[in-house]
Amino acid sequence: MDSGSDAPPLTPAGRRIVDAAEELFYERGITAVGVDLIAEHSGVTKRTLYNRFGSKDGLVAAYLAERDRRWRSEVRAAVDADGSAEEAVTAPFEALRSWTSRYTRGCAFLNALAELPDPRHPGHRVAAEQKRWLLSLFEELATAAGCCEPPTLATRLFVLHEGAVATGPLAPGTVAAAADLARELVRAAVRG
Amino acid sequence: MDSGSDAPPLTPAGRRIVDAAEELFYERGITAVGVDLIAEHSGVTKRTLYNRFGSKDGLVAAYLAERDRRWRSEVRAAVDADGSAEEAVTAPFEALRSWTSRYTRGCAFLNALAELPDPRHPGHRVAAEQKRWLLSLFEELATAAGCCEPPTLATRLFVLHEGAVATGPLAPGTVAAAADLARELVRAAVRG
DNA sequence: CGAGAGGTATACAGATCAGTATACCCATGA
DNA sequence: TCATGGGTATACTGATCTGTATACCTCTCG
Repeated sequence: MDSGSDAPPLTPAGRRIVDAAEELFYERGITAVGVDLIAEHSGVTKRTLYNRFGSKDGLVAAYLAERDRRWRSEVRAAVDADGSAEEAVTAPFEALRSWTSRYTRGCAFLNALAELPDPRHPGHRVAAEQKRWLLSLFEELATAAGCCEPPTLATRLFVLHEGAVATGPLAPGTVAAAADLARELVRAAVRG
Repeated sequence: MDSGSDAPPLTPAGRRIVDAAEELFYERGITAVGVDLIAEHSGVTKRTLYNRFGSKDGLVAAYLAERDRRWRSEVRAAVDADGSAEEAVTAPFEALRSWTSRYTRGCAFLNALAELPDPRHPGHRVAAEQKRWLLSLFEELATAAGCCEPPTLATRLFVLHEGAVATGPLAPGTVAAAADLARELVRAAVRG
């Protein structure tokens, strides 16, 4: 459930490996990047890579888990920032704005799900769990803000969020459009 | 621009190759599927595959172009079906419902963009063009229906559509939720 | 002091990758 | 009749893939 505290502490070499994996897997794709390339970019021996992560699949899962951990901490910071309970519901869209300005290759988790069809793949599990977490977060926030029909509103916000992150690289203004519409929906759900 | 009429007529073997490619690329991922596997599944020699499509990249582009052609014809049929101009704006969401019931691995074009980062890749071009076409279709339909602020509405519908197709495999009810919200938006934009 | 953990260096196995070479078969149509 | 296009069959190249084997180094901590 909690993505962050149960993470095993990384050795210095392990840290560099995950950093290189984040860069390369995200920019070029998971299947297209080999472990040799990651070892080279992190200044590490392939032997060390396998000692730390066991397999490429293990490294993929570690890459996604690390990214999820960082993303959740930004979302939590936005949600916990000063503001009304109503503003908190759309806080993930604020976090999304700075997030998408840094990453121009779309959502690492949707991209990973596109490449890892097998639900048993450890990376698939991490990515799917990230989506489930966001959906339930919207529902919690909608309930806390006293919105009517929290499950319906949460699903709508979830679809908007994922649509924004998926289309961000494809057309200008999609992230802002999703955030605007999300705020309108929450406002109406609080009033109504 | 038009995806369908300029398609070169396929030989019988070429037809079987594209069919096998559609199945395998979509279900398992583009990078993960080799040309040998596609040749085997289509009962064709690798030599024939290369005679027809030149390279794996060419086959990937042909696979996506073929899928785009079929998808657009379904969307056009839904848009041109009997109904008001207002209903036509959300017709793509009707087409999406039957489309997503057949395909449980999300959007083939978003998935392709996840795997093909290079904008010069012919497959990347086809996928990006599919998204641009949908966005401009929404804008045309919104204008024709007399909605206020067609560009804003079109971007919102586009985000909703892509969010639905991306999250369809992840949570139940996202496609219906997007369609419902889309109809509400169009109704408000026509009235207002 | 000595064991273990973290890491380097290099070489290798076995499979699979995209793409090519060579030679042949067969139907259609000029 | 014969050239051409579509296709088969098989073998191959050279690169790259994940993962392992062997041997050594160095620091820390008990």
